[in-house]
Amino acid sequence: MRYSHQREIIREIVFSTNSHPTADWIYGEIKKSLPNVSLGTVYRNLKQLADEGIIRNIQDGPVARYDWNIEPHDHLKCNVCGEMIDIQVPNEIIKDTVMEKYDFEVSDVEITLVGKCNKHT
Amino acid sequence: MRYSHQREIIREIVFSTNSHPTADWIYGEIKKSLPNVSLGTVYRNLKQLADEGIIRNIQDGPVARYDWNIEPHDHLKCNVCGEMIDIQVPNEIIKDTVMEKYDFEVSDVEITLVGKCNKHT
DNA sequence: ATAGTAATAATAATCATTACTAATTAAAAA
DNA sequence: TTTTTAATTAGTAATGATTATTATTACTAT
Repeated sequence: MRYSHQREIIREIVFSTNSHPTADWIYGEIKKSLPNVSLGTVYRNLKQLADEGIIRNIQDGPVARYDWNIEPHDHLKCNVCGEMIDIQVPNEIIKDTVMEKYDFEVSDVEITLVGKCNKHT
Repeated sequence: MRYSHQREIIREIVFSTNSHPTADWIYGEIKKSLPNVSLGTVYRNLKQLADEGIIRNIQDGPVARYDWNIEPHDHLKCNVCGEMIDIQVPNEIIKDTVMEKYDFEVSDVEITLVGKCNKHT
């Protein structure tokens, strides 16, 4: 992956916030310094950065968000303001524990384990 | 919610499979008996059935899937064939445990707790 | 300096989903 | 039973997020 100015700025933007930004938000930010960037460039570079393991892709319902924190961690998603809060889920996922520890009224826990099923050796 | 023939068939289709079907797949199925149904009708009714708690909505990346099983449970998602397999995550989420119990090579665990953060009383 | 190739801007295309509208229909009221 | 009503529908247009295309531009190794 050779150097590109656009990608470098995109990386810096992702690293500058804890807000788990979307491609669209990042597009708005980068246009402040590079008004001619294309939204496609933002998407392409976010994908490349995620593929390289430099940033992390997190799926928030139907939209993709990005996170500079590539350590394994989970999220609380507020269904009022939409904010995503980083958490470390302990060995026991206990709704009640999360509720008091993070002062968060859990209404739904979504757990998806992604990998390869036994049909593929 | 008054009776509708279309909604009843949509409900039956969801209840007839363990494949966590998408709106589009259900649309293909219902057209076999009602060739004139509209895709919008499928979406609207799936939403109503989910709102009523008759079926469950599960988000699979950017697409919505539906499940007749409304009991709290989780899923294994195969990133080769895309299949979603029902599981009961035990009190301890241990990748290793899931791996041997379900013979599934876990590469990523996605946990999202949805609810209301402390900014909203 | 230049050839080769990756990256870009601009734009069109795609895919899932929602919104709109006039016509139809289930169910309640007369 | 007929009339009234409001929910539901088919058809279609619109939206929002993302990916693909294409001609042009810009890194970088030689």
